[in-house]
Amino acid sequence: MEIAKAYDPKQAEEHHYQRWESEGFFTPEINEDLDAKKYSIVIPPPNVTGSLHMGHALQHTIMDVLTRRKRMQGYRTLWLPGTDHAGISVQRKVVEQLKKDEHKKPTDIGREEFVRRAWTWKEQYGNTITEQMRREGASVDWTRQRFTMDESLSTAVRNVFCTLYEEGWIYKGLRIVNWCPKDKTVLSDLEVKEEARKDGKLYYLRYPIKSSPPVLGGVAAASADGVVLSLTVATTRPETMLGDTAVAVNPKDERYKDLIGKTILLPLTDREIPIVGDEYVDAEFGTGAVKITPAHDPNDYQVGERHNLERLLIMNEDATMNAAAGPDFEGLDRFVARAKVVERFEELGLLEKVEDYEMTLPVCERCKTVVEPILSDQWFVKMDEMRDMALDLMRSEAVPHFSPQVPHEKVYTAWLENLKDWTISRQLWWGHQIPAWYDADGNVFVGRTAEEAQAKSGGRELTQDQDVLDTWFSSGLWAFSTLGWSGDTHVPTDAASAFERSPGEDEAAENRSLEDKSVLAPSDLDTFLPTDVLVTGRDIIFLWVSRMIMLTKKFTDKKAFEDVIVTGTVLGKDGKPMSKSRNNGVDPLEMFDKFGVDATRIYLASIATGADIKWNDVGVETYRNFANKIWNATRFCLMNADGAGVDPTLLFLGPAPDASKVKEMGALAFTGEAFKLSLPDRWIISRLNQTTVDVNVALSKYQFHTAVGLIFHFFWDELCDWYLELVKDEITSEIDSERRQVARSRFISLIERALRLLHPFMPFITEELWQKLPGTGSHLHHKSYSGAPPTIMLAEYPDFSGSFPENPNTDLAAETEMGAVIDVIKKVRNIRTELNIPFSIPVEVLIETDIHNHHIFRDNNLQIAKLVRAKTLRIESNILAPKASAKSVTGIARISVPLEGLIDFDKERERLQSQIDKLNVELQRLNGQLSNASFVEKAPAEKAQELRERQAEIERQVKVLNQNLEALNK
RNA sequence: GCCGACUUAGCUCAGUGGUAGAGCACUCGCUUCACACGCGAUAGGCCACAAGUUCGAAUCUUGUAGUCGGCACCA
Repeated sequence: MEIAKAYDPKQAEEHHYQRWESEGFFTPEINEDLDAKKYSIVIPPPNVTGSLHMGHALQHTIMDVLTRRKRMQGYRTLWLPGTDHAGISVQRKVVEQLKKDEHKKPTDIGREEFVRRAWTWKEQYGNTITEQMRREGASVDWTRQRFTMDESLSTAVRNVFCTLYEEGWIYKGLRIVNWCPKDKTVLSDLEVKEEARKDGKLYYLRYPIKSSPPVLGGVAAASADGVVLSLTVATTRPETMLGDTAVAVNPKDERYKDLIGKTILLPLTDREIPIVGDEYVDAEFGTGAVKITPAHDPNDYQVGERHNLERLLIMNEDATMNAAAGPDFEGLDRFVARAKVVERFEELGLLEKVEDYEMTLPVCERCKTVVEPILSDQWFVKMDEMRDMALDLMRSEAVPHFSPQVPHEKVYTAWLENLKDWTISRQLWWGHQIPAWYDADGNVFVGRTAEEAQAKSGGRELTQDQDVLDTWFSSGLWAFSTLGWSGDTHVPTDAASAFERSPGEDEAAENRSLEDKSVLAPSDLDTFLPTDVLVTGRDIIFLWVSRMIMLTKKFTDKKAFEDVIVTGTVLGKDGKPMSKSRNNGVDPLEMFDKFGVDATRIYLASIATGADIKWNDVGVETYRNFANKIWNATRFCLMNADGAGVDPTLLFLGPAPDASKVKEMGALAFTGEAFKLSLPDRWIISRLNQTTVDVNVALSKYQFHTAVGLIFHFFWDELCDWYLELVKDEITSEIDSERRQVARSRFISLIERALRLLHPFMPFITEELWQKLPGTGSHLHHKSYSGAPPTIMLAEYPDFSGSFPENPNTDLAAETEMGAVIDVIKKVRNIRTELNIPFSIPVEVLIETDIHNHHIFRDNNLQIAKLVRAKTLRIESNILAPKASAKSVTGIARISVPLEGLIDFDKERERLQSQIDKLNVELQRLNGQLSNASFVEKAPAEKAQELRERQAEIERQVKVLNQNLEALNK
């Protein structure tokens, strides 16, 4: 078979995904084993407004690697996809569209029409990300795709809300909340970010005290007889003084304690406010006197509660001043009002001073507008009991287990310990409308439906709460609401029974399709919850992960997931987080086009778990090259495939399995002498098996980058650079022999198994090549998928945890001997390069080694001769080499390359000397260590012995090299 | 302010107590019949700095400096 000289990713990416999906390979139903263990992951639902970014690509790669491996291991595997309705984001898109297309505001078309248009928007644009996920090769079960506003998920939301309300875990109340004047909605604490401002100002305002003559100056200006005339307060938000209802001082503050109980004449208003004493005030800070605005500051609110102060709200929802701020200020923007307040204080001589003040301002996470703390009537979730549930889970079962554990476990726990109530209402139209209704008097009736609420009210005329729930409220249910829990339709079923089929249904099972999903659907919750692992970024551990843990536990009494893998951040090339404003983003789709999906995926997987990484095109290029390497190794197979095919028995180090087993495995049944393993065969199989073991260990510990490194090294260095070169002559031999067929088949089998090992990382190229390899087919599938059409996706993932325990995995003798062969080849190549002996000139090579080692080199003499381009190769115990020879030494051999007429003696001396120098450096260190009494005394005996052996070895080599050098000087 | 992470070859990064590794770049050589997206051979590190623990430290402890996060903030 002829295939292209270079790998073209596009070609492979075009058709396989479509087939995988339409054949149903992604669904758990593909698994024929009723007793198969399950493996499940729910995707962090991307926003419907989103398009694929590098963070998604990273997380999806990790999830796909996990899922594909488990599927190949025979697990009943579900990776569930879906999207989030993204309240504010979608709302904003629709508002913009409305404004642009029709110059209308939402209120012009009304709520119902607005929501209808939001759905239209979602239908039109919401598939962007799901299509991009197909491009990524994500093996998600599209038949179970969910959206947070699906009917059953919405039912779940209402049920959860009502239950929590009934149990007193949800309440409505007046609190100081974070208000975004641009989005005109309340935000939870987590949606508010701090922004450092260096240009802040601290204003010192002088408040006159009643019954005092006009104020003259000083922090607490006093008249001649010592009576205090005014009190100065400091503030960063002067406009809020219009809402002041008190001034507070610390009761222990000697300066002011006599003022407590007196009255302030609040400037710019006609109000009189009291001076109160409160421990909250820090006498050391500012002036020691604090203006109290209970409706616009959380701390002031507390003070207000304690002193029963009036709460005067002075702003509208867009942060303009309202009527309560007085006629001079009504309608002004808060910042305009600020300037005007300051100006008026100055006119009145009441502005004591203005200081520069560095501070941090709370801003809206999405629109960066300065958030206004404001008194508002909102819905909250009381978090104390939920927090305790999550903390118990962590303390008693150490769940979830974070990877990396440090620092996330600690940060997560600390955050829980300081958790405050969660503001869940949002003043939007797009989302889950709060299932609460009000009568004309404002009494609230919470119900799952309007009818239920009305019944509770005794049939009164009701209107539903206009607000919707925080997007994260529905996402918090994602782990179980997506698996069929809606709170009123779920009937627990026996997990096992779900997979039972009545007799006679076996045939139907043959062409199992998505249709009998109904058989499974009711029990998805029992089957797949808890999910096994959650893969996500740091930014939503609190926002999403923690809430899902709590809500899942609360409503299903199950864990949401056992493990959490926290991925790092993919930074731009400048080392800063990718963002539109910095314009340092790297589009995954561009990378797919440029280097291929597989190369991008495996590069992302090669990043250490949890570590941030600066994006680096060269890294992807490396794996693009790797793909090409694999392509060409396979191409070599296919160019020499006559009479050959995959034969698993050719990879057995030990005795072959019995005949019946051999047939079952699809072996080609080679026999006799040709079947015998050569040293390179034993070595490469041993390396493959060890790599397999190590890859599985690494993946089970979520060390994806380690697994990538292992496979990369095996494939490129060991399989291609060494083994392929060693067996090339045999494989390309002109003579058609069984020996040649076995060599070809063994190489094909090695490639085939390595492709399976690699498949979870590089699904497209591995499938493309696997399909081309002779002898691949469903018989290589894991036994759970024997009826499925052939695909590497369902081939058994290489492992040694069970199949043939009598078959040894590794051959350490072969690894040692092969190491000796490799050493010799490298030394001779080094001589060639250093002495400028071109490869085109064949040389004579003499290998001097103990008699019991002769076979190592003799058995491989042809390969060695080829790889160093030797015209003759002598292997003896004692060789007297000509003086004009270049020499080297390895662990078990002395090498001479006679170079009469070609050798440059100076260069050879230099070469020998540099080898001696290098060894001497190590020798000195070893000597130092071994002559250190305390080392010999305290270090483990094995260690000391190891060093002694190494010392002897180096001494021997140095001696030989010195002899060589002397011989040269004679 | 509190907590944390990071600092290893020119670059991007692996490496959690026992001779410092990879990829790319660099140098030298190769139209070796799978691959120049390749092959072969070199060179290149006081593992940020200091002190400590240890027979032994890139690795553990403490401190310092720099970089970057998270959380909380006094008007």
